[in-house]
Amino acid sequence: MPTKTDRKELLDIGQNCAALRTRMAARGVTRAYDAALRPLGIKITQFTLLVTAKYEAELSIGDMADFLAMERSTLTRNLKLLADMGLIEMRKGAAPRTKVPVITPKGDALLTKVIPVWRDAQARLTAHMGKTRWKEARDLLTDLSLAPV
Amino acid sequence: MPTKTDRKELLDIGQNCAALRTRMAARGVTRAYDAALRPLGIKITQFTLLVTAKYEAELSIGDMADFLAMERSTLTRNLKLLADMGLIEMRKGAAPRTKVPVITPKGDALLTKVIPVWRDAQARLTAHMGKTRWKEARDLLTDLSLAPV
DNA sequence: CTTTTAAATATGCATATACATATTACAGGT
DNA sequence: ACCTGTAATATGTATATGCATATTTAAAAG
Repeated sequence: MPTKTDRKELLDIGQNCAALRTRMAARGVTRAYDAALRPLGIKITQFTLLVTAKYEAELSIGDMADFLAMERSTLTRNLKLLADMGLIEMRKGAAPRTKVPVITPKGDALLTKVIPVWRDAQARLTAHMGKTRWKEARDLLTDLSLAPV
Repeated sequence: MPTKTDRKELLDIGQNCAALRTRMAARGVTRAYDAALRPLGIKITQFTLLVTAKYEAELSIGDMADFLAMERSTLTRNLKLLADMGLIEMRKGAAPRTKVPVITPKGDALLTKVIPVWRDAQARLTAHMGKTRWKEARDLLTDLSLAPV
């Protein structure tokens, strides 16, 4: 049975652990966006990769992984799924040994359909948070993603 | 090739997508805590379950899943890993058909060792964020985890 | 007391994530 | 041109996550 000190400590962890809180947030937010995107057959994680491939064109897998604060190996596999779906194509990059994801016409067509749905989901989220608080949250999240190891 | 309007839109998504930003934060923060806990052979996700099992005693799997904003099936499996490690034990709950995770002496002993390491990691994180900003972030993260579906 | 029903948990399938290690592909030396 | 070392990507293994569906369990109906 936990002592009073124990309880205080354990409560502190439950309330303040940054990993728990950020993961809970990621779960909740991801569920909301995935639910909105489900009819289109794409997940929010895949959508963001597609957008990144189009916007940050010519980024190699490694650079894109850094850009997204993601492991290279994770990105390699996630991109493979998109390639299997025909939404992107892996091409040789300018730098030696690099590979660069390039959005395909099919990927582009899907993107066009998904963007308005994303916008709705994003609007619901910002409405839930309040515009000002969402902007605050966005900046704080950026700092959190840069947590020192 | 994206038009100027496209670029603006794509940039907006990359900068503001709540799912992307929360997931990036979760990845970064999780990496930091996992690195700190690695020598102890436990991950931050497992640690938080252990703490919850001890602090929020007598919660059934379902109630604990709600408490953590997590799918029941996810929690079932994550708890099974802890049970396999001998850190918790699944017992019959008071309510019909429920099961309740209970921390074992082994789990309790590990918890005692891990807590100071968690505290270090948490201190590094709050130092990185600044105390006030971390408190703001914590509250905003809570709201994010309640995103409407 | 048996059957039915509903609630709770478990399982099948799929994606996301990361670390450790293997493979591959070039640049630069010989 | 060939070898070699290194940088970039890929693969092995393991956990985390969620949806859809199956199984289990016990209450409630008969």
